[in-house]
Amino acid sequence: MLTEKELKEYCAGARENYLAHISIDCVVFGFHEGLMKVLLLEVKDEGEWYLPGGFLLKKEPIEMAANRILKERTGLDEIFLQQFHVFGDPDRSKQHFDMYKDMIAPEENWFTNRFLTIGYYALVDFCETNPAPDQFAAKCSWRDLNDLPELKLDHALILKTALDTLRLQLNYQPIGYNLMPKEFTMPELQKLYETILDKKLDRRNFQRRMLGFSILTRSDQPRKGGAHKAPYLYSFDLENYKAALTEGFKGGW
Amino acid sequence: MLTEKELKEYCAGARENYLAHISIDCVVFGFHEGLMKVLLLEVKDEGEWYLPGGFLLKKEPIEMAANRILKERTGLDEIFLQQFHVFGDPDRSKQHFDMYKDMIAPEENWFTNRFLTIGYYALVDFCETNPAPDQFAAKCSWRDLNDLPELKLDHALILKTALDTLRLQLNYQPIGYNLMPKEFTMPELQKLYETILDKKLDRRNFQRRMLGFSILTRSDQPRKGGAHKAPYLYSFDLENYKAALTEGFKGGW
DNA sequence: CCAAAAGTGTTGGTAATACACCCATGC
DNA sequence: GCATGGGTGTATTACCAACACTTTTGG
Repeated sequence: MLTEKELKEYCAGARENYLAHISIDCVVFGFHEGLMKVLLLEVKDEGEWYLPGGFLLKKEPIEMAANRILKERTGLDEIFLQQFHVFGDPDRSKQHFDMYKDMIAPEENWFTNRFLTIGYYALVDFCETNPAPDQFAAKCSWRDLNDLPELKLDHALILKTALDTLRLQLNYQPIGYNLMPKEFTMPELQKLYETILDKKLDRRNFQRRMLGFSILTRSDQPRKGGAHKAPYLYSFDLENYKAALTEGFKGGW
Repeated sequence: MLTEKELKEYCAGARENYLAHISIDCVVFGFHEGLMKVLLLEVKDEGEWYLPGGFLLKKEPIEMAANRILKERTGLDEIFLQQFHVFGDPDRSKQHFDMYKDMIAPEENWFTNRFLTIGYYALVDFCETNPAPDQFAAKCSWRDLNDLPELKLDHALILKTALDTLRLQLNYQPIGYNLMPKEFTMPELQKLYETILDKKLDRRNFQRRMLGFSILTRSDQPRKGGAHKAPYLYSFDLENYKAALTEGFKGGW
């Protein structure tokens, strides 16, 4: 939590540098040990959580802002980002940053403005991230998707919408390149799909289908060391992967 | 084109009533005589065209603003609207309303601000619309999708993105309820799909597929009067239609 | 040698494609 | 009566889902 002086400086700086009424919120998905993770920030000691977000510099492209914000929270560059919706209910930010309301006059308080927030979802490699809190949070950390805390504002809605969009996207786009390490086994990739969809899939059919997309390259070396039979290692064929991203899978009509 | 006085009043009013930096642009699709139509506005005598759009009142929900704007342009209420993307390139509105630049100081000119525009697409019944221009246009009229004039700003990009989204949407959602009259024949509906997709479809397979969705009700009365065999009339089964809208067609995974 | 993980093969059903034939009507 | 538009049927194919067997490896 900021002191009164810090808050006033922040608000003055925000008004000078940021475009009014616009914010960006990011739903960052990661995948680790068979669980879907979401990156969240926690207000110190209050058990209040919210999505990584920020504002748009006056001359900054939107996507660049999202990248900047995520770079600050995760340390990562070149994240897979997808804009999915704008949330603009006039009341959505009513109780935002209520705790600061006695420190500053409402007309000076940046946060009492109405904000439309542009929702992005991001897919990142869990192991590569270095979560770092912003100035309003005590910590930034991964939370399990099926064990989420209560979220501030409409962030629960934003998260749910992101998840729905991601699940839909699965049907006509490859995903995984951004969530998996460079090399992985087919069962590991399957676990990712099962986790996102929250549903068990058939091993053999999954493999056939995946290979049918021709976006995977099988390595010569199987993964060794584990108990049981050594699985093959795969990596994404980036060229075909990107082609599939733009063209989509099932032609439909 | 506005006079200097009108412009100054407009800008003062806009600053007072509208949320800064946000605009809304709508791609309104209609369907008539076998052709896909888009509603456009033309600046008087200049051959410059642009999409119906407007601004967001300070306390207005986004969707309500889109509805309000479309009501003004088309006379229609309860239009099918779908938010599809936010366009926010910092340079996107650089040359917007250039012709007014000598009338008003830049800092007073509402239009020299940076705007992020929220793109909506709408599907409407062509025959029900009463196109009406806004205060910056001489006329508002339907144009053929395959014979479009040059558009101002990034409106060509917005239109293309809307069309791509619509085509994608076809794969997992029913459409047509908003584009067709109450009753229609199967070949008429097929023409709609063919027009949107810009592709010929097989008569029999189209029918089988459509009926398979169980969103159509066949009327007892065939359409009479035309030459040749009288085709059946269909209407949408609203209950199933809406269920299909939310649940989607092909389950995918 | 057995349990557990992983690789591969087969089959049946469903849905999409590509066809051909019949019916009604106006000219 | 024939051209045209429209309704319906069928065979072939491709894909998806369900299922079974074999192989490898550590304990």
